[in-house]
Formats: sequence, structure tokens, C-alpha cells
Amino acid sequence: MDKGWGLTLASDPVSVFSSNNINSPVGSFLKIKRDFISDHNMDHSRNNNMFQFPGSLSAGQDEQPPSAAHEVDFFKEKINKVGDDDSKTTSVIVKKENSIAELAPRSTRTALDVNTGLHLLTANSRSDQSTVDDGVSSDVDEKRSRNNEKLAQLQMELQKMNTENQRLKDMLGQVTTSYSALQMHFAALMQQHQQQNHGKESNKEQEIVQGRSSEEKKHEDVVVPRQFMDLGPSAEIDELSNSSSDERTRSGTPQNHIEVASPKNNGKLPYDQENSSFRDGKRIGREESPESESQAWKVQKTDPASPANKAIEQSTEATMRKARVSVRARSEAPMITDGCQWRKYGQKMAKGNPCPRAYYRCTMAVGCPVRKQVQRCAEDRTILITTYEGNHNHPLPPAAMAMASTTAAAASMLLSGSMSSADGIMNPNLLARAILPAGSSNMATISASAPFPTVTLDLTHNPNPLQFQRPPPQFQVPFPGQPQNFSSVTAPQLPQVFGQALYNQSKFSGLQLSQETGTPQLGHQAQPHLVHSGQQPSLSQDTLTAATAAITADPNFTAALAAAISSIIGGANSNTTNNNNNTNATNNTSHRN
DNA sequence: CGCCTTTGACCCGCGC
DNA sequence: GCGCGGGTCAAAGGCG
Repeated sequence: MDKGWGLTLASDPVSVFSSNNINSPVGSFLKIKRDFISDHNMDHSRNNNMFQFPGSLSAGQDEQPPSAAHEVDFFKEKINKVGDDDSKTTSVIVKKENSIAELAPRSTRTALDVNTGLHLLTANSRSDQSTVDDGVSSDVDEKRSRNNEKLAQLQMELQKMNTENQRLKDMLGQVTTSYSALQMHFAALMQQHQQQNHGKESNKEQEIVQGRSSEEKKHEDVVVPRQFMDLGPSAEIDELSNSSSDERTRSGTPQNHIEVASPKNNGKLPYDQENSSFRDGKRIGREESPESESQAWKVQKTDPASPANKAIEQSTEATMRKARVSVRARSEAPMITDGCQWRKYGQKMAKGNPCPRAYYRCTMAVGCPVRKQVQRCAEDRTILITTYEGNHNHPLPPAAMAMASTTAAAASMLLSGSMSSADGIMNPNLLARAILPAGSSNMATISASAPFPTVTLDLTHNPNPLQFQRPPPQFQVPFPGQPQNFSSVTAPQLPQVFGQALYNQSKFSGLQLSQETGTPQLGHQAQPHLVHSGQQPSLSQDTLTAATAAITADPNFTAALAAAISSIIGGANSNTTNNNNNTNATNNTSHRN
């Protein structure tokens, strides 16, 4: 279990779930279940607990090569093993026992029977052996009947599992369909828009080019595509598999021609890079900086994208730029630890909150555009609100991966959600369900409206009072079966609880996902027993519980799952990756302004 | 000495 | 146009 889900997933969560293959991630997930079931069918005696879902998975995984893309086949190994066993026994265990009992010499029968674990024969004393035959036959019958009962039970459970599987598949289908429709719709709109403005744009561009360096121009073109791609887990893949394209970019590899080309960056610090390139003596405006942030990647994905794609990407970029993931967690510490290194670059008093807001910038790589704000909740000072913005342009350490994946997934969800909400295509509930695996205990709030689309992950025990003070959301959908209370989460645990709580962000009235059903909660990720509000009748509670426990117990898997789902939903984007801090910040009481 | 934090100044967008 | 608030810069100082 320890190694279980996380092993490969942790090392490369994204690769497991190819963002390009919409069906693969979830399909794989489903497949796993299916295999699991069949496995049980074949050898239930070896794994009596039908709901050992997690355990079984881990068992299979231990023997599986970490290669990823096939991780999906968690049970492959196991199945093979079963097959081997079967080849030896050639039949179901029940029969095996019987046959053994029948064929074995009496002298050895007792021992063999003992091995069956049913102790059906060992009860007889030697003095009774004269009558053993009768006893044995009756025992055998009894055994058979028991086995039959078990079999029937298992079959029923199997049936349930199949039903559940079907439901999940259906859900996946809906999500996929919605996503596809949304994407197409969006593409169409953008194309349309582009066509309309094309003439105007071209003229403008010419003018602009004069004002702006050709480099910047290039950036835009290149960046746009990149951004779009970054939105999804694919971005993570890039980071992981390619060992950071950004890094490469930065180091001046050919790919990074753009950045390299910029003289302004010479000898400057990372953030200076981004800023400097957009400031010619004067600041060019903050809107530009976000683009600059993506400079690193611009390079990379220069895809000869079709105009339509470009358009999509452009618009997406705008959104992504501002997308934020806010994490609320109780912590006495000044900052939560997310595995990344941060440097404080500012602190200010924010209106409406006596606690200062600290600004941090990721310093794990030169030019990493990721920033975060840390502020204590005015209502409850024990709650630390960390807001992440931007994508890391470098590989992340394992410790940071979970959070990064989580926030990236959340960002993806947010973005896809916001877009869909606009179109009314996407079903937020589905989305939420997808991201918050069965039993995940939290509330997720998405605020997709301007100025900054924000996803809030509420990892606090109690919902923020503020949230309740806020005006009713425009759009609110209850999550069935999701508990409201969660155990308090410490900073390090954050990633594990992705999706646990999202709540609303108030200021923005946008798409909101919130969990209305207040059911008892998953106190701990590892906590085995979850109570569901039962709005999903057909699901096996035990199954859900087991799966949830497994999922929540492994941060890597959780993150990976979130990322995978986000890839499906958001497909192309995930913007924000996050991390936590190593530095501290919020304690400063000095206020500025 | 280098890195990090502090903090006043500055820039920008937005609302009035 | 002005004020406000959010966000960032960068000099100065602290710390190991």
C-alpha cells in the first residue's frame, strides 16, 4: 500500500495519463477495477477481501515496472500469476480442494485438509477415522455449499462493481463529450473572432511591431501555443520527461532562441529577466509581465499551429495568465511547506485584512514565473491562505510535485470550468466529481470570473466563515457524496488532500462548485471509513471507501489523478503549478503602503 | 560575502 | 483627473 499507487505515479504522474489521450486516464482507472474484479473471480480465495482494491493494486504494482504508460495495468502481473496458478491447478480453488481431498491418500488427507484452511477434516480424531468417510463427504458438501455461497456473494459484488464501473464510464463519457464539445465550440468561436479581426489585427500588428521589438512579437506567437499546452498536465510532462524544457530554454539551448536573443536578460536574475525584457526603461505594464513569464516556454512549443489553435491558445493564455489557485490550510507556521524555494519580494497590507500579505517568487530556477501570496485569514488567523500563480518552468523535486500537480490540476479545472461555464456546456458537478475522487472530503470552489479566475482549495477543518458571508454564488452545484468536514490538514499534507475543499471565492461570481451535503468526513486521508451522503446509490460504499482510502492515502496518486483528470477536462491547459515555500513570510508585521 | 528580508517608493488598473 | 488598492522594485540592512 505504501508503494502502491504512488510508485510510478509519483515519479511521473503525468506520463501515466497521457494528456492527449482523453480516454486513457480514466479508462485505465476503470480498467484497473475491471481487472481487479476478474482477478477476484479467478482466485478469490487468495484475496478474499473484495474491497481490498488498494491493497491489490499495490501488490500488483510492486511487481510492475515503473514504466508508466502501462501502469494502468496494475494487475497484469497479478493476473499472470493467477494464470500460472491456474495452469497448475487448472480449476477454481473450490474444486481444487475437493479434488485434493478426494485423491489424496488417507494418510495425508488430514494434513492436506488442514492446508485448506477450512479445518473440515482435522476435527476428526483418529479413533473416529473408521467413520471418517461419511464425515468427510458431509463436510465436503458443507464446504461446497459454503463455497457456493461465497461464490454467489462474490458474484453479487462483482455485479456491483461492474455496475459501478459502468457508471464511471458513463461519467467519463459525459465529461469527455462535454470537453470535446466545449473545445470545439471554443475553437469555432475563436476562429470566428480571429477572422473578424484579422484585417484589423494585421494592420495593428504592423504598427505595433514598430513600437515593440520583433522579439516580443515572436514571443507572442510562440508563446501562445505553449501556454495553451501548458495548461494541461502535459506541461508537467514536459517538465518531468524533458527535464524541464524551460530550463533548457534558459540555459540557452537552441530552443531558447528567443530568450537567448534577448540582450536584456544578460546577467540578470530570473525575475529580472522577465521583467526586464518588458521594461524598456519604463514599465511596460503588468499585463505584459505574464507573457514574459511564459517566455521560457514560448520557445518550446512553437507549433505550427493552425490559426484556430492559435486563437484558442491566445485567448486561453489570457485566462491562464491570471488563473490562480488558492490553498487554505490551518497552520501555525508562517508558511506551508510545498517543496519549492521561495524568495520574498514584497509585503503589503491588503484592504480588509489586518494581516499583511507577503509576496513570494519561486527561486528554484532562473526565471521561474511562479509567484505566490501568503496571507492569514482575517477571521481566523490560524488559517493560512496561499495563492499560487503561474507555471513552474523547471523540474520539481518530488516534494514539490504533489503540490504542483495539485494546483496545476486545480488550475486546469478552474480554467476549463470557467470556459465551460461561459458556454454552459460543462457540468461542474461532473467536473468536481472527477477531480474529487470518491470520498474526497472537501469542498472545492471555483471562481472563474474576472479579474482573476481562482480555484480555492479549502483544506481547513472548518469552512471559512467568510465564505458564508459571501453572497450566494451564481452557480452552485452540490456534490453528492462529499463530506464537508475534513480533518485539519497540516501543510505537508496539503497535496494529499487535493480537492478536499474548495470553497468559494467570493469576490468573483463565477462558476462555483461547492459541496452542500454535509456529511461526516474523511478525517484522514488514510482513514478507511468514509461516510457518503448516499446520493450515488449504486455505488458500493465499501468499494468507494477502499478506493478513497487508497487514493487519499497516496498524495502522489491523488495529484496524479487530479492531473490526469484535469488533462481530460482541461485538456490543454493547466497553468498553475505550485509549490510551497521554504521561506517564510507572513509573519512580518510591517505593513506597507 | 552572498543571500534573504524589510520597506518606502513606484507603477498600473480601476472606479468615481 | 484623482484617489485607492494591488502588485512590484530595489536599496538598505540583517544574518549565517
